[in-house]
Amino acid sequence: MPPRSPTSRDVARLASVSRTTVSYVLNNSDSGIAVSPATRKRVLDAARDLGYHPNAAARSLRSQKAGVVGLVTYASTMQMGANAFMPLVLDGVMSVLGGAGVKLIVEAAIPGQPDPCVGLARGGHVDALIVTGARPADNGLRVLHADGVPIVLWGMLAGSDLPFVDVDNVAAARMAVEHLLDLGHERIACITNAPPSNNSAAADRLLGYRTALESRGIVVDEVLVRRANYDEVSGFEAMRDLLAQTVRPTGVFVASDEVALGALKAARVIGVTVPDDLAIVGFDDLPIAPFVEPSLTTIRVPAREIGIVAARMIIAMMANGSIATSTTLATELIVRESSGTLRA
Amino acid sequence: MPPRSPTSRDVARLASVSRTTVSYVLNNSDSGIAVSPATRKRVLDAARDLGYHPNAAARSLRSQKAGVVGLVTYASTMQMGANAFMPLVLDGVMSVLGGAGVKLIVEAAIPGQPDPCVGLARGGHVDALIVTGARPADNGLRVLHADGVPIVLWGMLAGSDLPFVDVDNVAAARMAVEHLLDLGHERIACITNAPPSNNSAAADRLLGYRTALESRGIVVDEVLVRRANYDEVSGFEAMRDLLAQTVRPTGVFVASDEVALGALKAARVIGVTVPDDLAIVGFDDLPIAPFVEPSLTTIRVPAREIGIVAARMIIAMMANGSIATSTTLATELIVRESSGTLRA
DNA sequence: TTGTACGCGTTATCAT
DNA sequence: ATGATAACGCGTACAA
Repeated sequence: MPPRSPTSRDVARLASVSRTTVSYVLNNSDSGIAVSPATRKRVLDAARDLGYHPNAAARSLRSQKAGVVGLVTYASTMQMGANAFMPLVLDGVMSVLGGAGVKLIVEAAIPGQPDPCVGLARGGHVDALIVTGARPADNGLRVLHADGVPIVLWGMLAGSDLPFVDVDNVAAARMAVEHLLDLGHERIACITNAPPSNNSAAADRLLGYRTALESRGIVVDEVLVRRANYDEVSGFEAMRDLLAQTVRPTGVFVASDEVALGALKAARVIGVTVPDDLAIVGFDDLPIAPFVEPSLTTIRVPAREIGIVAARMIIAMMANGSIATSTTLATELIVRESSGTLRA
Repeated sequence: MPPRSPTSRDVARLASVSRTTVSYVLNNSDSGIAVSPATRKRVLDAARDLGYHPNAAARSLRSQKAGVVGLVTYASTMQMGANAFMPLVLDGVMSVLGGAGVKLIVEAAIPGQPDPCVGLARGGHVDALIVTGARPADNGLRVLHADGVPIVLWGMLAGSDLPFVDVDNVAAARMAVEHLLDLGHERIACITNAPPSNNSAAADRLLGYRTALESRGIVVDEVLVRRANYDEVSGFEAMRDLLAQTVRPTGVFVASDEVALGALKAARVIGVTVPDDLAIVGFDDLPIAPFVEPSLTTIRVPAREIGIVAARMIIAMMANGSIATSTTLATELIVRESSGTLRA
């Protein structure tokens, strides 16, 4: 059995003061109450010598604050290991939270199981939540929000007034497709991700695709719109099906880089050369994008910054009790080889 | 202000019973004490109607258990977003912990800052720790272990008796290099990762490389041993330098797939064809490995299973109070295109 | 079968 | 400037 960690009582005993004084010295350092420097030093030394760490449970029980933020992923496709994007966000979140001395509990929602956010918040495990992949049907979030639990969404929740951080997916997708249009392509396909009933990001990217084409007076051929499932395999299959069409597209907008990698492979296997026979634009600008063959033209999404901003918003909400204003981060078209040059 | 979450007192009131009864019904369901079915139902209904969730802090304070495991990464190169491997492990950990109703706190050690493991464990934030990238110098772990805190390492800690889960990096690397030898290569280079003072995985992979060559009577040419830094860019640079040699290698063992992707790019840029001019074997078998061009021959490391096993070991240790026995997971050589065929 | 009372470690209030 | 005391919400030994 572990020798129980020292308590403030132990520190008090060693420093020959009361627990109250220990508490003052350790927390209220800048409060109105003064403590004699000698006493202060004795307490500090005692705490250090004992390796004292205040008990989280007791502190939390007393203060009614957990000092912990929850990061919850809903859609399985958004989960930690499922795609290469999420970890970058997590990294950003951790850097901000760590700096603020706030802990991070990570949890994944499992379909059919009780909403983890509710348990986390109601049980006092966390003071606030960063949520991604939530669907409108998850009204647990609404209730928590109504009750004043600070919540920040990564990605918008359709028809919700929860504060979020996101990119303008419609505009970004439009930018990607317009790049292809500007290169002279007219028959442009789209591989977007299958929305888990309604992932607004996937839907918005598709919308951006449609908007771009329509703004140039091109009618969208629905046979050119395909669904993938966030990974390479599904991208491979989508592209394979696309290239089985009698009239092949000359350009493809793929709504995520990992899927694009699978698509690239399919083209290669089929004998379609990228970018000469087929121009491809991805989405995300993952670290691998510059290194795949051919290097991937894509939309840069500031993944780590998304995490940073979300965490900052949450920290602010916890401090102020206010509701942060939603943030839309900028994307950027990164032109590399896969989109090729001006079409003859 | 949030309307405070309901307490067991509220449940008791609504069900017209005492708090004790509520506690019995909710926790001790299978205890010796019996509760009348009618009462039980009243309590359950009341809890459900109120959306009651036991307060984590109070429960933890009382039980002296946090119900939380900490996942701590030390080396920055091992951090969540830094490479594509860690998220897969995290995913495995989460799946096991979630099923056991145990929460997960994720934290990254920052050089120069106090060891997060100590604060996490001593402060009672967590009951146990899963640790990766720890260096022998971090003796906080030793002390915690000596005090009976359940700890599992992912990757071995040199000269430590902490239980770990890992793969046999020496054997795996040897297998990779022997594959190249079997294909008829003799001048084989190695790009391993720069150990953060002492990452045993990196060192072991290098050792496996040396062992393989020496077992065939080949003297290692130190000019063929290069260091990368876990990412594509460093892999690119390492390969570029390698190919600047007067006598180029015909095969390269790269100690991680992401680095291999960078190396692949460098070869392409320089005009060296893989696998015809240069055979490459990677390590990890990331999801992207089959999709890069050419598809990557590599060592499969069961990333998700590493997480699963580590979590299971931790759960067992928390339950038994025992010390789990270390686990070494199997690797496998996955032959794809990048290593080419038998050399003329 | 159910209720009463205590303590887990902290911090805040109130005396001294 | 410092110390005694109460309360946070829960679980359980004990009494009824």
